[in-house]
Amino acid sequence: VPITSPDRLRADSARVRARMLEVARARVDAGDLDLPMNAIAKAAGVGVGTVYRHFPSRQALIEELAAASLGALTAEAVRAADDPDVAAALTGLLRAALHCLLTDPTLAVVLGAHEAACAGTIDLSRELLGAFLNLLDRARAAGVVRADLTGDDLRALICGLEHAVRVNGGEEAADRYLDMLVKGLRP
Amino acid sequence: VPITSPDRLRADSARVRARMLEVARARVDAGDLDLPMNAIAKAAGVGVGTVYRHFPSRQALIEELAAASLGALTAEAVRAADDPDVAAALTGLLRAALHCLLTDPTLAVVLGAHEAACAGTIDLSRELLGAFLNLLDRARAAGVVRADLTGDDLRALICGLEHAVRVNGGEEAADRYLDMLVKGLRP
DNA sequence: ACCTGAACACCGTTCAAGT
DNA sequence: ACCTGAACACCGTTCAAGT
Repeated sequence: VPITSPDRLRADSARVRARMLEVARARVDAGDLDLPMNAIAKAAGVGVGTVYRHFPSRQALIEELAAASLGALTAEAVRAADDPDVAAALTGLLRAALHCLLTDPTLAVVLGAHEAACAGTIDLSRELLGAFLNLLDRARAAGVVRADLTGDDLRALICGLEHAVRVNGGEEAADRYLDMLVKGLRP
Repeated sequence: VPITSPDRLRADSARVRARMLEVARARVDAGDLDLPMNAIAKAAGVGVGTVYRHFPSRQALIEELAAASLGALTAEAVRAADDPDVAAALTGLLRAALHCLLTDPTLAVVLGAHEAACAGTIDLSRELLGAFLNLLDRARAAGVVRADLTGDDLRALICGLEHAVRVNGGEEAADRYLDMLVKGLRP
């Protein structure tokens, strides 16, 4: 069963695909990350098989929903990697990442997952990690962070921080926790 | 439908209850935190209704499974609250908490949940929080931690740390992350 | 008082049949 | 090429009927 690349789709297929993503996004924004395939199908007015054709797994659907946030964060990371003020750039990037994660729960799923389902997600994740590594190298050289800190550490720690904020309840803790993380990263 | 207190049970009822907890624990230890009520019933050789009679919700079942870990951690916290060396006690307690969380996933669910289902969990949680607060007060007074740190912060942060270790993959990151957290807590 | 298990609603997933 | 939706397996939850 050949799945056409998302770029070249028949007009009606593209419309149906967009509608599925719309209803899925609406559910997520309403606070429901469950995304039952049957419910998506019914809400989008299509058969279940169509949902599966476009998104072979729920993980794939979630990654598609997270693509926008992931792209925005990646762009931010690339900017930060070129910022002359290393310390400020790192802090700012971590703050931006935390904000993205709290705003879009699907991004938390993608960043917290051990492997990706979509090719696009893999590409973006690689680019994001690359930008983080560039910044991290400079930060280590400048003595801003401990030497044993890896890119995967940053990914895990920021996911952990998001989880902490969520466990605490409100988002008012975010800035304080972020401050603690930044201090904890120091050599 | 009056649910008998767990202490006073008919012998056969107690046996059946123990068997359900056994099979549930086996699943968790095998890495499966799903715990479908029907599957538990079948594995324990009882009807589904019996599972529901003893554990009105999956959250209740999980809390019952976590009770041992939660009790052990609470005892540790009470000990730590009396330790004359405040800084060492706090670090040690955080290390112990992280270890418990990583060892028993059900504890992570309970500590990360916003409210409890069982009365016993509420009591134990209250006691745990109390011990944490005692230690925290002394730590603040000694200038060991920042003044704006609350007991709920500690709970959230340790849950976040566990999540970070899990996202990272292995447990080899636990000690390093713990070190970062402790440093981040300083004033 | 306690247990059983059929019953109903729902969700995941597949696949033959349609256009 | 794409879509449909019936079909099957499974899980959550309840409740009338049993002991």
